[in-house]
Amino acid sequence: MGLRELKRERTRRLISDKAFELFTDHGFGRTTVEQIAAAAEVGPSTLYRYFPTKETLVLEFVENSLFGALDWFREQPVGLDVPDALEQVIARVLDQIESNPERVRAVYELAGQTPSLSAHLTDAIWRWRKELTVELVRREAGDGTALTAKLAAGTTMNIIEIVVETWVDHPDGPTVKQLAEETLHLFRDNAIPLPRAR
Amino acid sequence: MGLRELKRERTRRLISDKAFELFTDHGFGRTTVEQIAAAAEVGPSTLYRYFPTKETLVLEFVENSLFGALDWFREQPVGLDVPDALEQVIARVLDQIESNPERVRAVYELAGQTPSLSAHLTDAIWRWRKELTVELVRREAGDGTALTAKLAAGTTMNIIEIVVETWVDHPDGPTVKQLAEETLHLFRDNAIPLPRAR
DNA sequence: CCAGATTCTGACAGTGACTACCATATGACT
DNA sequence: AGTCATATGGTAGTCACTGTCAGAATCTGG
Repeated sequence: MGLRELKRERTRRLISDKAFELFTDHGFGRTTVEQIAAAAEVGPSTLYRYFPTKETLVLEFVENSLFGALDWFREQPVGLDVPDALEQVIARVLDQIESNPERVRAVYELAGQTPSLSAHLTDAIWRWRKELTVELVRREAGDGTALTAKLAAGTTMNIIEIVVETWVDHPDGPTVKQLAEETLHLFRDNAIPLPRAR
Repeated sequence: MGLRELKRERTRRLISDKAFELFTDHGFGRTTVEQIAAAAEVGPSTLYRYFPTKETLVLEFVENSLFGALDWFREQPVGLDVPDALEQVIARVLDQIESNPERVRAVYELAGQTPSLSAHLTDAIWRWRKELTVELVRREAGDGTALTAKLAAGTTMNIIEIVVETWVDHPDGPTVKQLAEETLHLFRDNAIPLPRAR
């Protein structure tokens, strides 16, 4: 790796860290991009070259956790058992989440106070779901409407979101893995009051 | 209803219609709030008094469709059959959607081209899911983590979103009601490759 | 080690969404 | 009519974000 890439990594990290510091200290809305740039000792234009929006500064980690697992799934051989693979995808996302609990809690904390952050977080999850759907359709060559693929992707998304949300809201509660187990078992045992067909 | 409320309704409607006109003609991003205000012959500050954000101009109808059904659910007697009630909630949302198909298609069309709209649409759906969860917890007095309520709400949200999305993407395909039936049956028959517990 | 190509940086000027504020106008009520 | 409450629209300002560009830093080939 050349000196260029090294500096790039370093600058990116520096900006991100300073931003998080300012956000947690003074709040997302009360921190301007200019202040972040100043704290990181770069120009605002440089900051925007690394992070397209202010929200990205906060959400990058979560986004990477999600899409990293999706990339893994894409690389898996076609024809493998889909339910198992989806469970693996969930496990990989949750592993990432658990690898940096403070960061994730901080993200959710900020998102709870800032509508625009919450919207962008949701948006990332939603985009992830859509891409997962595409990948499932590619594998199953589903029917025209691809309803089953959409439901499988949506359910996978739900499980992840619910586990993370519950875990964030209960700092002294069960671990991520325990919650995931419990949630999956609830599904398997039909213990959920789902809407019914007539 | 006094003259005041009448004018308010009329102004609101006028702004909303003009906005939609401009958005569909020139695109969401290429239309400024100032232009909308000018077209509706009001000042920008007046526009902002009716619609807190530019996105609201587009999403209000969808949002009303969702939260109207939620309000209905809240008014239902406690102790009713939850799965049936959730199916009713779905039916009511979809009824609203079907009551103005062009508007809904236009919203999704715009959202497909505009990331910020897509994010706000998702955000509305997400907020709806959260409030539905709260209502389910209130009714069931669920356990501490409320996993089942969260899953039921998430699944309900998924079904609605999937039906609407599929319906929007296939103008000549099945009706909303047919899609809803099909989706609910897929669930009941365990025909979806869901993630599995170990 | 040097010259030229490539990429990175930060400054400047601008757009547009959104906020706070206030004088004026308009419907509501007696 | 006169008074009160609310609606309006204008002004000034903040801030996220974009486009551009000259100069600085890094890389590459000789």
